[in-house]
Amino acid sequence: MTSASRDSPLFSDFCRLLESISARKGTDLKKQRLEKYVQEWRARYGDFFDAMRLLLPHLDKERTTYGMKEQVLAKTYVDVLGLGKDSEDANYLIHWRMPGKNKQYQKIVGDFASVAYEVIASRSTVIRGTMTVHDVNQQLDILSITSGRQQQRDIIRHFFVNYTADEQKWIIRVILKELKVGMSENSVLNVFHSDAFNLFNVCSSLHKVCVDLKDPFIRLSTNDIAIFYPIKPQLAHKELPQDVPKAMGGADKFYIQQKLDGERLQLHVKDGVFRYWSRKTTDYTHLYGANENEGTLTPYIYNCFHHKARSLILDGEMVAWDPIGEQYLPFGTLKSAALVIVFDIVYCNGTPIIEQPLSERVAILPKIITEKKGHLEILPHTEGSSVQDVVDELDKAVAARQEGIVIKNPSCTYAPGQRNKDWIKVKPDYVDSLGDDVDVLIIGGIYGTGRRGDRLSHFMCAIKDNNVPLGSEPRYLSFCKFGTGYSMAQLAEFNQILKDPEPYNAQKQPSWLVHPPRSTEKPDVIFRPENSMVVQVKASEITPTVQYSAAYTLRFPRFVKIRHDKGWEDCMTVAEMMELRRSAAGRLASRKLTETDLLSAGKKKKTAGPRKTITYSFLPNQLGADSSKVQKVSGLFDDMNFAVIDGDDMHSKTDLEVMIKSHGGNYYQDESAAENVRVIAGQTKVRVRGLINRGTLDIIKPQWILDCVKAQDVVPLQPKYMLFTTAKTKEIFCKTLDQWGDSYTEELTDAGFREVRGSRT
DNA sequence: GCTGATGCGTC
DNA sequence: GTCCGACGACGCATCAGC
DNA sequence: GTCGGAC
Repeated sequence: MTSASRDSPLFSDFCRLLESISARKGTDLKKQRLEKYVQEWRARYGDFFDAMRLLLPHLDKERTTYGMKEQVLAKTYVDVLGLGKDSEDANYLIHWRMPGKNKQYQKIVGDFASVAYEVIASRSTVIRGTMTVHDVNQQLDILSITSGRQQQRDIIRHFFVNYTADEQKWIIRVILKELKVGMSENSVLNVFHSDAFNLFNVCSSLHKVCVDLKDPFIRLSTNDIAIFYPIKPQLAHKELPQDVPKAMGGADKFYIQQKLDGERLQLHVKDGVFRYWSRKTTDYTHLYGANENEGTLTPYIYNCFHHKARSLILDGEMVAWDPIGEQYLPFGTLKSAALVIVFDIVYCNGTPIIEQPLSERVAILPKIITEKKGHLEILPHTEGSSVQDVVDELDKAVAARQEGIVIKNPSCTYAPGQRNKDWIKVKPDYVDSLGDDVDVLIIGGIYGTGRRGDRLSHFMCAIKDNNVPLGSEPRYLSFCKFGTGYSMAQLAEFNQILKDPEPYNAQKQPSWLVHPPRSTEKPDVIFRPENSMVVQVKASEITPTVQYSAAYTLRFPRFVKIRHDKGWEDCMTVAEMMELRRSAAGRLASRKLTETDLLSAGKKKKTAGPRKTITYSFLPNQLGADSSKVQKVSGLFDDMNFAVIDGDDMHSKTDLEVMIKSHGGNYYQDESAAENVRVIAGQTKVRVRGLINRGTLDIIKPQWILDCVKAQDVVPLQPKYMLFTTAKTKEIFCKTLDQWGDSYTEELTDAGFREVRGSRT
């Protein structure tokens, strides 16, 4: 380790390592290859930092950002290579996701580094790599502190002149902070040293890890937390409500808290010096303030800590607080009204206390913190022990329009960077029947990247605007995109069903589509409604936006299924969307959990394979159940008309339609398709809500059909059969109230939750 | 100084 | 079970070009 | 954040 340690290995050898790791299948083989490299490095060179920061570029906090992603890199390379603006290769670089941009390299699409390699290779004169790993890092250091396209261009030119095309491919991946060799932080750190991962979780510094663990035989305490080194926060595991007690591993009681809808925040305090870090350990001290005179938070809270607590590391959530309205503001509002809500402590008076049980840690909080409303608060918890307790708390959270709940094991230690089952998050949208999904029309597609390259992989969707001049065609307003939730088979189906893609031009939009011309969301292609389809999309919330013409969009959207049963003109309307948003203050969950919710959710988890559902046994062209083969068994419903919007847990829409037909009734997909249509629905979903809003039609539960069939008679309507009752029908019920006892009044009071705004209990 | 394009980090 | 990549919307920062 | 799929 004398003079040799100042040298640095050839970067070309490092690239060979990456190629080789990339080519190997399976983590073990990849690890073996890397291990060999690490050993050689340890034998000949200094600490591993120069290599580590290239292996895990996204974790390299020592270098600031490059301000270069595919778009900027493409333009810079076009410049450096002197390509004509409209040349084939320039287009290939700029439109690296678009298939068919270059005949020669047609097969490589959607991976920018590979696309760039092709273009560079045909022009590069560098045959052999002579630069070292250290040289590369030096250039990247310069690149990270440059500002302006000109300086960036100079560095890229340096790379072009001094490195082979292959080397540049890997440099580009490092700049993009995505190596894509199938090996990420966990494995890489583990190969380097068995304590590396643990150390990184409590210091968040690759440099410190490489220096402190330079010697492979040195061992560290797992408890090596130090003040002013950010730790990686503990995360919560996702569960369904009924699985919580089991997942807790038999703890006889647990803590239940509100899931705060803000940003994770870690606060370090020592001797009047404050530092703040985010979930991914980005330093936010400049925002919140390093001392009592600076920032948007520290001046308010610097004297909230007990004088005997000389050093502290606290874990909590930053939320926005409106001091005038005295309420929490929605997620995403300005950080200027900062309120930090603390829920854990990991370090106190020079000592890490992560080994102490949660119950003891949180007991410390009120002893050392004086709460200050709107600036610094402690998150309260309740105690629970059963599924029912979880359900009750989740119901409360839904009623209060909160995101969900977090359940914690009181005896657990604090596990930095871990997502284990000591902390569990439960959200209403995890429960199938609790969320209101929306049916939207696909109107555009965007080409994918990486594994999803060379095909459309995410899709822009719209809702229908009926509010157009009399006689004109409806318009479709852009509303959201989705790019997850589907299987690879379903993705193939999309690409097959969607026909005749047309290029999108923001300046020249078709008459049927409205999309803000200046929106930064631009589809690569668009589809006419008649060439498209309706899909069911799940989300957590409807939120305002300027990016889509519907003026609202979805938070956390994901594909659920293709609505084969719906025609393209049959998607959600603007009015329905607005009603849905209004009904639960934007949240897409507003119901209470029931026994059947829990049962069906549990059952679904066990039954693998295609769910033979009831709601899915539709025909491809879908106008309802196929009744041509249904045998008539009675004249019970002769001359009666029905529209079955939805079934219930026990009986699908199709089942009910078949039942109606077999007893002589007619059914329609549209309640206005015939006279005196009886509307049947088991759940209050989007379309039903729209009807309720109109208030002109009674909505009858499926049970009524069943009871009629059972009695072989058209039984009179009663309050218990009603999902919604019109004023007219209510009058009739009131007159016959004696007959039905109190049940009617009960139904009314149980009808739904009232809106609760900005409350936290 | 304004606007659009692009990147970065949060959820 | 865990990890990983490919995706969603947002607010805010920065830079180019007018 | 969400999700599917590989391991």
